[in-house]
Amino acid sequence: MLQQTQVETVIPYYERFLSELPTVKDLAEADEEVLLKLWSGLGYYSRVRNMQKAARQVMADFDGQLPSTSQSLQSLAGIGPYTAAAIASISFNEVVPALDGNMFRVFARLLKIEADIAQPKSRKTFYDIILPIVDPERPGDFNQAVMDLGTSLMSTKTETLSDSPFARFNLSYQEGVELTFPIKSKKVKQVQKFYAAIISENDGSLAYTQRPKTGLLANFWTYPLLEFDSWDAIYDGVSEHFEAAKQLNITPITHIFTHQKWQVMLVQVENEDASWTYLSDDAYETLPQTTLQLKLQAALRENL
DNA sequence: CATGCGTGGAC
DNA sequence: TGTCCAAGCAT
Repeated sequence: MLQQTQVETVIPYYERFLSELPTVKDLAEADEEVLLKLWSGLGYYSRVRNMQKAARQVMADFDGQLPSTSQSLQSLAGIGPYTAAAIASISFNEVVPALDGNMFRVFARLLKIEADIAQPKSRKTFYDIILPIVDPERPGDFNQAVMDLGTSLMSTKTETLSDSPFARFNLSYQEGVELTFPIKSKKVKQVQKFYAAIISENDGSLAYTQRPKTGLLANFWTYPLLEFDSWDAIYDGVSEHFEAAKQLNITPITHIFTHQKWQVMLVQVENEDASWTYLSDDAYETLPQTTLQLKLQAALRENL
């Protein structure tokens, strides 16, 4: 849950998840719908699918016991170098650095490490430098302490104070270039996309389609979404394809993903389509939903 | 290796 | 408003 997600956001999800599925066996045997309900709104949904895969691996290949080395942990789905090192150091006292965004930042600043952390090969550079620094007696505490340092005194926008105990060890601070570390190259900018979300009602039920089983929001149900080239093209487009198309929102419903920015128009139509599935409100409520779909649903209620 | 994958917080 | 980033990983 903590992969690319802040601790404060995770806590309520974590508590609910563990109270519903307290053991590895429970997780391994759970229905996907139950899993996604517990994860709904947290994002990066492949994480929970991978976690169940990992639980099944643990039951089948490790006799129900989590493997205890960072190397063997990485054979589990969804557990990469960071998570494996975190588990191994905290739970099994393996002397290994848990290289997350915080640790990259803290050591890049302290030691003026100029490797670009956006490049995968930089992981080895940091690993080789930090490994001999990890406290061999308390590697788990060392890792958690560095992460705590990274979220407090050395967060992205925090500069070291002159009376900080770290000031005289912090090479980048000593030279006044602290906030230029870590070095991180730019990512590509996000793509704009325009959709009509089709509202088609039949006998109290609304139309939905299931998203493809791979890719963005895999397998989730949404109102049928039709893509257009621009915001202006949507209304003309749906008017050609549907009867009595009625635009429900004037301003776009905006939803931002990591690499995409969506503008969505709700369009009520009289048509039905064989490819759509009509679900009653009761049936819809049992399904896990994404934040995008919940946003569209809220906008629909406001505009009807 | 580069890219895709969600959502919310902070500024 | 836009921008960056968060206890990263799979492909």
